[in-house]
Amino acid sequence: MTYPMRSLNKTNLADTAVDAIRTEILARRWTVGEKLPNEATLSAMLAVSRGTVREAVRVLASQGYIETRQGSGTYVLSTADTTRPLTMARRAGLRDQFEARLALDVEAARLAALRQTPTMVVGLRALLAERGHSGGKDQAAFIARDFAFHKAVIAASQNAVLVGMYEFFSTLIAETIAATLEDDLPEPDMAAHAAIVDAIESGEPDRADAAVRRFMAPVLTALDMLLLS
Amino acid sequence: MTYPMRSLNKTNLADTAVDAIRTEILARRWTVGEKLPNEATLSAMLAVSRGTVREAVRVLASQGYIETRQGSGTYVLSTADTTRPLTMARRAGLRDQFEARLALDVEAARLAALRQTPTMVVGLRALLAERGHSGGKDQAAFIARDFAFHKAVIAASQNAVLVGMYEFFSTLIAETIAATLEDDLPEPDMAAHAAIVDAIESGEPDRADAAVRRFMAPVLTALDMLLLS
DNA sequence: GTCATAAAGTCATCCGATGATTTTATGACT
DNA sequence: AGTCATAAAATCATCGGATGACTTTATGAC
Repeated sequence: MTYPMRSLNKTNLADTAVDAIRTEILARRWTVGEKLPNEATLSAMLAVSRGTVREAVRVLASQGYIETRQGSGTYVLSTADTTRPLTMARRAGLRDQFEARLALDVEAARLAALRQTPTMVVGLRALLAERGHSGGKDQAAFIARDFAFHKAVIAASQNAVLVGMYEFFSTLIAETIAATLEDDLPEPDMAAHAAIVDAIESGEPDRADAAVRRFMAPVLTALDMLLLS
Repeated sequence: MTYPMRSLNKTNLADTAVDAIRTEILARRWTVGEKLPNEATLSAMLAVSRGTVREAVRVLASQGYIETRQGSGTYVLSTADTTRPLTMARRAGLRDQFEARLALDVEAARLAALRQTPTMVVGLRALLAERGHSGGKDQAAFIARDFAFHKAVIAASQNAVLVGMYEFFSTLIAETIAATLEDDLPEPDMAAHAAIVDAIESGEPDRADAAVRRFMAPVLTALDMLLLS
């Protein structure tokens, strides 16, 4: 079984055009607000068809670099990158992804402890009870309940950015694991979960911080073992 | 003077196609690794030309959702929503953005301490010396040097995800500040900067953690004062 | 000088055709 | 039956041309 290389393989014309135009934009060849050459000219400059130019232009527009106005032209919107971090995250290794998620996890727990209320804690305990223990027939349902609990912990931070990022990384990590690892990583037990809620309830951010790190430590060491094999 | 709406105005067919396909992907219509219908079929399904389908497909490919393989087909790479966390982060408040960046900052410093080497520390100290103190004529240059130092600290974590995210949040926060606040937030002094490098050099993650939090604490309290006014 | 109109410029969309690459089917040969 | 080279089919990649929609600019009457 051979796996195809995915990184620096042969590239198609449209992607080459994207790189070429983006490089010029980042090099400030056109200032913000300035008009790019029209499609026909770009087509000639890059020696590709107009359709290919359009594909490249649309990609750059979707990434916030430029904006097309029908009947007028194509204009530079920004010379700063926005979407690269997340595509970067996608291509990164599992260890890096875990570390990033842990960063969000820890900070969310700290904030949750600071902003904790009795109702919030009751809600978390309810979700944890509903989650139950691992052993069961419907594995997918258990994973969903487990995820619901963790998401609630993050939501307790009352920080929309952390919530959004956490969801993204969770999905990403789940996919990476499914794609690379067959073995299951160790699932922290009920006590470890409860410890997080207890720490949040205590209102002490350092304690919440430590609880999350203790929670994740076995998973990370297991991951390292798997990655080294 | 009237300004055109830019958000939910009339949209072109290609963007509509992008949304339609992305929605299906996020709804798990096709699982990861599964093949999408071919261009002709998509063209018929969406009632747009094949060229338009290609533009949409290429946008989604550039965002990491799918991958096209010539001669084979188009396949789902990931169902993790990349656009939502970004737009969410953009719309979020400055406090949320700062908290998210702090999360990355702290974790990066911890990892940097764990993976610290003499050469790395020397490099950080050199950047810090080059950065110098604030008072000067060329404010922009100083900000650039300051940013270079902080980015180097993150890079010392040797985690590509943290680096990418940190850059994103930094520009985001800079834009938000420029758009909302005129007043400058307090700039941590040289001692606070040096404390971070010292902590990393010590190799103790907890110390690095604390140093970063001490570094950011005055900025956060000042921010709270500004936001409350 | 103003303003309606025409003309030119530009992106949006469609269609058809050909090439490149991968996958699958075929069939000969052992 | 199994293996392997070859042909055929499927699919994306790229090209060129044509038409429509929209914006900007030029024109000319008043």
